[in-house]
Amino acid sequence: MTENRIERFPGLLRLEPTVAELLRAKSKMMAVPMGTIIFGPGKSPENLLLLLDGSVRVQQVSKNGREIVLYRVHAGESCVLTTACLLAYEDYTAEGIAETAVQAVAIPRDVFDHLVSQSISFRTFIFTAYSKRITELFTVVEEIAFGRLDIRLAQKLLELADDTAHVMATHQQMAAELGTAREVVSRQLQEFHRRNWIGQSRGDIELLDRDSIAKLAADRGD
Amino acid sequence: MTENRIERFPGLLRLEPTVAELLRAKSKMMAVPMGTIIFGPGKSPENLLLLLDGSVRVQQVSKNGREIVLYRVHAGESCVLTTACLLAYEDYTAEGIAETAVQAVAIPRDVFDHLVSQSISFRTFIFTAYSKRITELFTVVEEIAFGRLDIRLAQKLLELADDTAHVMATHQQMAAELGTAREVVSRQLQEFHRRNWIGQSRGDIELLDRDSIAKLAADRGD
DNA sequence: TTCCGTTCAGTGACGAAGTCACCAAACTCC
DNA sequence: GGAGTTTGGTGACTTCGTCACTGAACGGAA
Repeated sequence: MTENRIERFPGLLRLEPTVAELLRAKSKMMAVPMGTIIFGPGKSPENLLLLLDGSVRVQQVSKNGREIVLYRVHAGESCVLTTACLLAYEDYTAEGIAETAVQAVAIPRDVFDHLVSQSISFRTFIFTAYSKRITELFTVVEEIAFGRLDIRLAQKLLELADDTAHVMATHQQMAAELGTAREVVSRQLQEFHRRNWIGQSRGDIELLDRDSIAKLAADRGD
Repeated sequence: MTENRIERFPGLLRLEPTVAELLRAKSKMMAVPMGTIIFGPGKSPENLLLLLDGSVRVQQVSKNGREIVLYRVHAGESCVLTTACLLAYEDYTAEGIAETAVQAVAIPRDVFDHLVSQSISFRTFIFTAYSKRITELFTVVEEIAFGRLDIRLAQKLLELADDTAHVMATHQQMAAELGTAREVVSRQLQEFHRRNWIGQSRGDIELLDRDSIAKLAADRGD
């Protein structure tokens, strides 16, 4: 069970043997049920998580209760915000929620620190993860500030569609994905529906015409 | 000149003596003229910068030429995005510009790596910087998505005002600060002007009634 | 000084997006 | 099957973003 865990992480493949051994010995498997709040305001985790399976949704919750999805952590990625509050700064209002059942490797604080100091490839892995998240956040900012909503909605639909071309989400949830209001999403989805791009039923959006949606999603908006 | 550089960084005060010595020996002072593009697409720096004086504006530039200010690096802070592209991920469209003349300590790539591996306090310093930036970006996202523009403008004016209560910026620049359009800023500033909160002249906004501006800025917007 | 080009700000009309209040349909749980 | 909750639909209205255009302010160059 523990043998091929690390191999799931391309960035960790070249771990120095002694370091890999330490990681194997000191980290433990975790099974997190769907819906679990992994971290949140006033709840900083003791472990850095490396996701083997499932996904974690990280979202910002504002004082007036509005939510916006910042990014997702998928299998093969690490949860850097966890690292962040793990090591340092506690004052945040974001939370991480297991969207599905999650399998993860949990690296305790002290082991994490030891790995960072001992292994150059582990350092590279961690810093790369940080870089990706930060640049990803930059594009999120840009999209929210300048992106057209119909285009962003089309992109999200493609991103969230499962292999049967269904997006299981309420309009409210889609609104949180895009940082907008439910009514706006409802109206836009109606428009897509009118064009026969999607089918709608309660909590379920079916993509009927991926090509058209993709064409809109690829629009520069200018 | 080199003696009290590190002391400017609270997070580095407890550096291990041998490590501090290394930092002193291997890092060099840099004087960057105002307006210099410190990093940008296709221009990744070889050094991690610790700012002694001045400020660096980090902004995202979109394909259609629009800009939005993401954050500023002030004296006593480090430029983590520099660290980011320094160590890893190159695919970004943000740039860092010296807003003023900048004095900085430049830590070369290899020295940075060595410091991270050798010093726990340096690690804490770096990871704390990352955490702060990331949580800061979270609030930027939230503000853009949900914040009212008049409130955000009031906040920015207070943030950018110098000691003589002047903000030396064009409406276009203020628009970039907030991720909105110039016309919107112009109209909002006119409204502030009409209330005698500010005085306006070309490229210069004078805060006449800080209290009223602060009262609006403190508004929750609900 | 005057002329000219550039930057900066003001304006009205309009479209896109967000807000508010409310209603109706669809599910859930007794 | 009825009551309560969740989800989605709708119209009126406000705020914000866009477009096209104007004129004023500034900075050289003649």
